[in-house]
Amino acid sequence: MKEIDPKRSAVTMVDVAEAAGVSAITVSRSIRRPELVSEEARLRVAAAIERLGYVPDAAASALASKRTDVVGLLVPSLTNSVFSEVLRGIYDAVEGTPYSVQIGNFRYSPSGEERLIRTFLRQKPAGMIVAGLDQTDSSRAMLEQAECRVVQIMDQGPKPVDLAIGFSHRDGAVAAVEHLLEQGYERIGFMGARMDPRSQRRLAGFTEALKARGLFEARRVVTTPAASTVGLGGQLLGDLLARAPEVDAVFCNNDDLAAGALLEAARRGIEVPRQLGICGFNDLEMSRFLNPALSSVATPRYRIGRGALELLMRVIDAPEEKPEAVDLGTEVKARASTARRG
Amino acid sequence: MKEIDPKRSAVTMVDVAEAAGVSAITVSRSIRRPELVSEEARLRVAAAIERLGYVPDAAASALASKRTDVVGLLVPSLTNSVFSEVLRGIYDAVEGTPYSVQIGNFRYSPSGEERLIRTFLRQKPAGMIVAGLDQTDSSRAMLEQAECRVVQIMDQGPKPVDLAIGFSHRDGAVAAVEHLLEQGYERIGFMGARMDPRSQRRLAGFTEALKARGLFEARRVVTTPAASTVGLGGQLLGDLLARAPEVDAVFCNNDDLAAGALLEAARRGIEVPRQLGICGFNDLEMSRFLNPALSSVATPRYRIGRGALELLMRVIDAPEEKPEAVDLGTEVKARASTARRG
DNA sequence: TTGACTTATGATTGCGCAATCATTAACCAA
DNA sequence: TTGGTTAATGATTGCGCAATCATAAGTCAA
Repeated sequence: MKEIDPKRSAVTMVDVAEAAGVSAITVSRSIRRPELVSEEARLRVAAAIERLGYVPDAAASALASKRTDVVGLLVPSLTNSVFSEVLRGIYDAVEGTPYSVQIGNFRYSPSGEERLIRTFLRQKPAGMIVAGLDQTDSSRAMLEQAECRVVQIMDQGPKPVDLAIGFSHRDGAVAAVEHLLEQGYERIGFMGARMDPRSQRRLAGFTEALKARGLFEARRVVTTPAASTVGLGGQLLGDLLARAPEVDAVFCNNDDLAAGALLEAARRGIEVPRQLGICGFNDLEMSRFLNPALSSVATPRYRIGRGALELLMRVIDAPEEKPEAVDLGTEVKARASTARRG
Repeated sequence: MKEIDPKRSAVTMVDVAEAAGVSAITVSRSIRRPELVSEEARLRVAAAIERLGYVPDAAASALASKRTDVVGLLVPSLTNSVFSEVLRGIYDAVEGTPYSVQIGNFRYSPSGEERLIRTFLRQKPAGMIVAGLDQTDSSRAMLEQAECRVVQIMDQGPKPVDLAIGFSHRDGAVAAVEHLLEQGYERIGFMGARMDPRSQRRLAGFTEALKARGLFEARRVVTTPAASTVGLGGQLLGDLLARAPEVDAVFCNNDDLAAGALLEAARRGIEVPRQLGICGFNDLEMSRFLNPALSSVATPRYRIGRGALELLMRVIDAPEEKPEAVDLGTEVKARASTARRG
């Protein structure tokens, strides 16, 4: 194994050029645009690079070319296990590519998002991945004018800034309601926390699906701006039962709330799924280990992350290409917590 | 709100300098070393920066100074929910600082780790955070000679490269065994997967604690090099029971395996905790929602991440300082899955 | 007063690369 | 031959900043 001291004053392109008997710019070209260099020169350069352990200086490259290999990623939360799956997909996709990822967490703050967008764009990123379709006007304007390609993830809707990959929160909620109806539940409630734009769309889907059947009751909807936690789920179930004791099922905005509702139901001696059906959203890993196992709407988080980066890399090389928004869909995982029939 | 087009050819230090009526280098200094600049000049510069929306060019800065504000983070896995907590701690700590984090995933491959260390060090990072104390000799040599401070996280042991923050895996395992003994279990088995160095130390602690009481039986230890999953936990419990049907408790290398063991026990009609006690390691969020709730050794993952970055930032400004390795300890969370007494 | 020292500021230079334009050689069609 | 074309290579330049050294003004002790 060749030992290369990473501290030693760096091997530069000029060193490689001398060793290969070519000029520095030929070295540069044979790395970035090998098709412009003769086979013979390319091989000599490759050998010299290998021999000297040359690693290009990213800062110098960025300064000279006014572009970087950094992909900016903006998420509203890192606490949320939803985004850790997305992250995993992105990092799996970035592995082995020249790109690197920089994460910005805007903590569900639109002004924080604006600030981060501004900061990231100044670094001339190779691309941006941002969560959601609902940026502020000024954020959206910055993204539209950005010199890099932009992928909006996690959602599905008209007029993305550029590229989009996600799923329809509305459709997921509709599918959940339909599943509950199939199981014979009719007085269905909704529990939601945070209520960011995607949660709002889930509520909209819920409302729509029930209204279409004349089963919607506004008092069966409880929401709070607080962040979702398991504990809050228990509390919200309490609120819901106080306001609408007749509910026979509840669609929870996410699995944390649903887990809390499940535990609270057990505490109150409410039988799940017989007396109360509980359905979550996202299908976190833990959900199928709950007792009873939690039904939930599975969301393609890993595939969104992976797909977003792959999409980005594809269009970086094909600037004129503008693929359709990708809808990866959702899937209702029917488990014991809603198994009233069959 | 001031609208600044992030695309427009960048506002440079020279522009700020002109606007403030000083030279460019004074602008540079009033950002990096404000104590060297008179109050008056500093205020004028600050006003000009604000007015022009100046953002320094990171690439140019890196090129000129041969250093960056990037902290390199090397983890063996992103799949593992263990590291997502660490990540969260790190990102919480980095927020609002000038530093940014770059993640490298070496997938439990020592040679992959070596490659990543070499690549990262070439970027002249402000610091490095690496998982574990057990790098290869050549990785260790590179880290020791690095021009930046290095924090090794997740473990506890003699002679860290530089700084260290983590906990003793051995002690955690010993505590788990003692908990099981207290609950009256005596024929305790061990299930482990992956068996990276930290898992090895847990096994060592397990072995030691039982040997000290004359209760160790080698055939009660089952391990596999495969990666931990819930499914594998069920399989390993089967193997263990086949080899050592007398076991009355099992200490699992992590909570995924323990969850699998719990489910497999239910499938086989083995009563937990009466017939079989099950204790995990890490105390993932899901563990307390399992049925019966899983006892586990809680590890301070978030605090490690947060602490690592804080430690790093502290010593970056005080190059001579070399704090002791930090041991954040572990805590046995005794729950239903081991509650044979009390 | 002198010189030594401190504080505040500036001029110059170069970091390592890629953009741009220039040059050379080889080849072909007319 | 001539001019036109393409392929391969190189020379020069500057990206925006910080390191280095230089300078100017102010302070103080002897």
